Amino acid sequence: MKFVDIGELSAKTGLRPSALRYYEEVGLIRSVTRHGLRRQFPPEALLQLKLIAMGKAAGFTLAEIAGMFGKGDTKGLPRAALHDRANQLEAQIRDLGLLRDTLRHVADCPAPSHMECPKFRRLLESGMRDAV
Amino acid sequence: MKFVDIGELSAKTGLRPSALRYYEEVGLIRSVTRHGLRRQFPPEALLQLKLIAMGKAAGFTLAEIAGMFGKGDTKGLPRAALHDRANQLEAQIRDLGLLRDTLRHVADCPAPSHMECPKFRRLLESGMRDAV
DNA sequence: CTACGAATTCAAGTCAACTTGAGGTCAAGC
DNA sequence: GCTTGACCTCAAGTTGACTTGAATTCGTAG
Repeated sequence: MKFVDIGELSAKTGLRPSALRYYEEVGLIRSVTRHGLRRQFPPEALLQLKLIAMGKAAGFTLAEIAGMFGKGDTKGLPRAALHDRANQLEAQIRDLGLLRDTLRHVADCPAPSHMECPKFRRLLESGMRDAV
Repeated sequence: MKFVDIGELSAKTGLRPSALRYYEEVGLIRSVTRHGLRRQFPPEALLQLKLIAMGKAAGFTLAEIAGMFGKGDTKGLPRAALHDRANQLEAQIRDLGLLRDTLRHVADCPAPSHMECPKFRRLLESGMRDAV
């Protein structure tokens, strides 16, 4: 069996068949043939779906993900744009680290109201310089 | 002037007045009075909005953010849940690091198609064990 | 050969997070 | 006192990412 049935792909990825059809509709993945009515995907669709999952986890829209990896070949890849993305990710990672610290602080701080706690205020002030 | 006009808050945060009204509607912030028709917010609304921005950057929904910080006081805070969140954040941070590396690799790799590059495949395999 | 289960299409629905538009109101400046 | 600009309310629209439902079509097991 060269190809992966949509049901199999669904089972392996946890994505519903409807979501896979939707991804195909918007051009993120491609089915190569049918078995009866059923879409058959090339094996690398699994890898592509991992990539898509990563992109989603990073907060990118499907359109953005398509823009990064959509074509499947590296001809005409916007390499500078990808490096920009990577840099943005780095900033995002820093912010998330700050949020993580803030959450931990909030969970542990005994002050009656967050806003009264100087440590908390410092945490807030220290981050998100650009975002807000 | 004890209070912050909605226009001022909008200017300082970059959020549109309509967004601020929406946040108030769903209980994320509270206006304390009016000047004519205009909502006046307490100064700590600015801090709260920073917090909200951080939460959004972390991929939380407004409802989730309200659940974490909504009340404004620390009575009955779900501390264990906050620690869970912090741990989830840590996992997300790792994933983002991986995506960053993947993007950088894609930007620099000379292979004609990502899927043919063993390094790329390794990057994919190495991450998102749970997500996909 | 028939029944079953899983997929199919297509249109419409859903949810979050806002935005937009119409029609109205105010306080401040001239 | 009138204009202006920024806000007000409320309903409806928008976008992204899917899901749901109805009616239909297959391949496979019995």
